[in-house]
Amino acid sequence: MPELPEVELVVRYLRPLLVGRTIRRVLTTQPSYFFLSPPGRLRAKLRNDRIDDLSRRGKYLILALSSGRHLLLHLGMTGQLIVEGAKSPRLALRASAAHGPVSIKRSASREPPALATDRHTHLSIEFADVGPTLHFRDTRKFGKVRLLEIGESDPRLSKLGADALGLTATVLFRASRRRKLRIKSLLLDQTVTAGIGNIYADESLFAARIHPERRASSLSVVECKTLANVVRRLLRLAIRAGGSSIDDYVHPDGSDGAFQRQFRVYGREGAPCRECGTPIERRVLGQRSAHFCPRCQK
DNA sequence: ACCGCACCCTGAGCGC
DNA sequence: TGCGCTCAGGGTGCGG
Repeated sequence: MPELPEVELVVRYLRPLLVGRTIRRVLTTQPSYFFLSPPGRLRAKLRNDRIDDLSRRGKYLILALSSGRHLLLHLGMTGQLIVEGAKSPRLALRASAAHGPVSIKRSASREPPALATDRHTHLSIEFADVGPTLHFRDTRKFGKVRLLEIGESDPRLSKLGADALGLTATVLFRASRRRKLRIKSLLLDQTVTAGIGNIYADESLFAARIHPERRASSLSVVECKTLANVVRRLLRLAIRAGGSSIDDYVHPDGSDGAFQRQFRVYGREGAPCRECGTPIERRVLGQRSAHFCPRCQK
C-alpha cells in the first residue's frame, strides 16, 4: 500500500509522538510470517525500552531503542500505524466516529473498524506515560516486524539501494547496463533504489515519456537523467501533497492525501491521456499492473 | 547471475 | 444472495 512518500509522512507524524517514550507493554497476535521475530520475544524484550528515534529507509520504518536494539517495521500492502488516544480529538481514535488518525479504511460500502484493536491488529505498543498507544494493523499480513539485537543487521535493509528521493542518473544508468529486464521492473527493484512502488513507477515513466516495457539496457544516459529527475520530483511533490489516498492511506492528521488527483496514468485504464487523448492502457508486467499511454511513451 | 513467475493473505467489487 | 473470478500502493524464493 504505502510507497516512499506515504511512509515518509507516517514517520514525520509519528516521530514527535513516539520519541522519548518508554514502552510499558506490548500486545501481539499469534505467530505468522508477519512476525520475523517471535511475538513472545517482542513482548518480552521491548518492555521498559525507550524509543530514541524513528527513521525511514526506503519503505522500512526503523525505531531506534535506547537499549541499542532496533525495531524494524514494514507496512507491506495494507499495513497501517494507528495512534490511539492522542490528545487532539482530530487525532484520537474515536470509537463512534470510527476514524483512525494515521490510516483509516475508507471503503464507501463499509464502516471502518471502530477500534484499532480489531482482528487485523497484530501489534500494539503501550507506553508508560499517558500518551497514545501505537497499533500496527495489517489486513493482508504482508507487513513485517523484526527486532534487531545490538549489532545485528537485516539482509533486507543492507541490500537496499540508495533512497529514491536521491536517485541519480548514474545509479540508474549503471544498474541498467546489460540488463534485459523491463525498465519498470528495475525501478521497482529495491536493491537498485529504495522506495519506489507501483504507482510512482508508472507515474514517473509517464512523466519521462518512457514505455514501461522498454528493456533497461536500452535507456540512454539522457533518458536515465530524465527518469531520475522525475522520480525525485514526483516523490517530493507527493510528500508535499500529503501522499496518495487510494484505499487505506490518509494523511496523519486524518485528512486525505491529494496526490492521487494528479495521477496521469495510474488507475486510469481506458481514460484519455491528459496529454494526447489516447486511451491509457493497462498491461500486466511482472505480476503488477503497468499503466501507460501507448502514444506518449515510447 | 539474471529474470519471470508462484506465492504469501484478506477483502472489495464485478458479472452471472 | 451467493459463487467464482479479478484486482489490490508489498516482498521473497524458486526454477529455468
